[in-house]
Amino acid sequence: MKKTAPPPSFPDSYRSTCPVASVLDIVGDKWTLIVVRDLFLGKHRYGEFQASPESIPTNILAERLKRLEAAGLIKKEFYQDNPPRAEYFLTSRGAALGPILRAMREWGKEHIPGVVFPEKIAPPEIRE
Amino acid sequence: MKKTAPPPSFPDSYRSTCPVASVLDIVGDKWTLIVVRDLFLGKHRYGEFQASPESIPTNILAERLKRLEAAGLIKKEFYQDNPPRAEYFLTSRGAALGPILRAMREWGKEHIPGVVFPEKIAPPEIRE
DNA sequence: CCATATCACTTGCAGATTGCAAGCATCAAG
DNA sequence: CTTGATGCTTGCAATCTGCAAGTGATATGG
Repeated sequence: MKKTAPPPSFPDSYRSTCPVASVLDIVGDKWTLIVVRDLFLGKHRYGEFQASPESIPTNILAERLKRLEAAGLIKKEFYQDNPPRAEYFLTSRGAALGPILRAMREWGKEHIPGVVFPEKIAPPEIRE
Repeated sequence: MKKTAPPPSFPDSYRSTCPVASVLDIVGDKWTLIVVRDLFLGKHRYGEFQASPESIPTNILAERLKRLEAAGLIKKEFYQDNPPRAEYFLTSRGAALGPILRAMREWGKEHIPGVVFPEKIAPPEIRE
């Protein structure tokens, strides 16, 4: 039986054994959680991520999708071969980031005037 | 006379009106939340932040402390004049980041093998 | 005194990362 | 045959990071 993600180990991949620091080593940058947010908003395709209001640069998007897949947080599924076209889905490991995003959403709502709540937050479709 | 936090406004300071994206515009990098974590762990002085196991570069630390203060998340308090020596404290706005750190800690605990939970998590000392 | 040390930074600079723009492969439509 | 869309990759300038060294200001040991 195939495991979802071979999790990296210390001390190679992480700065310290602190859980917070280690999470930041995986998703602690300007763009990664934006992509994860989009997945929670029901987006699955490259073009949908690109169309988000933050305008992620295309090379950054491609690289982050690879890293998220390598980290076992998302799964890439081809829905046609020629030309190759894929959709991206959260794994259960990736979907477990939900509480982090919710906490950020709450903080933003309470402490940044002018932010707008997205209406559509469906429970994410998960693929292992 | 300086107010605690004149919150910045759209569209200058933020990529979009999404609360998650806006939070990431403030704390979405490799180091900022490490400093905030240290404040939650009861650290208050420059040397204490530097001594953390992640070994933050000193110029980065100085810059992040300035940014956190500018964002109204921490308060700098001098406890002597010559030479000038200060301690840093979370504001209530900064302390409200607690749920985000807790969610990260939980995710790390569940999904990254080998991370170690810090024992000492006191309710933070808040200064406005 | 004077040398050495410490603390909280600042400065210089090489190297890594980011982001804009353009290119590329594949197929579809007109 | 030309134009367009999609999902990327590549080139490169500008920005950011991080290591090392420097800078006051004071304290300490000999």
